[in-house]
Amino acid sequence: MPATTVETGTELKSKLFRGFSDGSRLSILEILVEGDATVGEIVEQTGLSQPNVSSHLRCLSECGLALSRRDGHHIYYRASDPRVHKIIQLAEELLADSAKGVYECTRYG
Amino acid sequence: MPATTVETGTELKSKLFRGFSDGSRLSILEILVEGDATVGEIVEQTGLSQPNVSSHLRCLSECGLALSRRDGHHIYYRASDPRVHKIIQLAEELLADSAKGVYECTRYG
DNA sequence: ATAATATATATTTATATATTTATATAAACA
DNA sequence: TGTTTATATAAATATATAAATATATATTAT
Repeated sequence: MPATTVETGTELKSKLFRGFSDGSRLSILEILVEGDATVGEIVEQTGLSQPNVSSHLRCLSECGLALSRRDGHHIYYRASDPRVHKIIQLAEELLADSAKGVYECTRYG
Repeated sequence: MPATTVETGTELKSKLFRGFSDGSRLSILEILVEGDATVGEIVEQTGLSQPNVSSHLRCLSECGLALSRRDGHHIYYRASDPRVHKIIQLAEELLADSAKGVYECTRYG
């Protein structure tokens, strides 16, 4: 899509969902919905490289899914809104019920 | 990720979110949560090509986000679960509130 | 059987994205 | 001020994915 295109609500929503649609980003979000965490803690808990985590956090922040504050050496990130958690929980429920087939999905992953 | 890797819950969830994370697929889902629709109707309403719609519908079906039934020449698709609608609505709310910045997100789209 | 309609699949091409590696910035403290 | 610690950015690479094009399948009716 060219930069000049006016994005519709649907396009913006789909963009928002991309925050959740990558395994690395979602594992970060799942940490953030439980409470604050520093980049280092996220690196430790996820096993992802520091620059990779940093890059995903930037993405999540720009999209408004995460917020940050600095405290000395550390920068603490957190989920921006309780609805981030709700969305993840609904996906969990769907997965347990109707969406079991996602495991076999051939289009991606 | 190699095919042999055992996927974690987080990976499966992120995969589920990919159903929502593409503009074309989300516009299809938004039609399906309003009620049944044939492939032809979806093509007409979205302006996407028939093979493209078909391909996305397969993706959505395999992941368990959509169901289908044949009636003569036509195949009717529908959202598999009311939670599909709920997830979209929560994203809408987030977009209206905390996630306004998604518009400027530079990582994708 | 054959034709018409509706939908699905395969292949290719273009593009988007995640990850790695290397380097830079920012804050705290000796 | 120089050094350490924490985090961010840039560039390069590898991979994943969407969409276009062409073709195939399935259902119904003639």
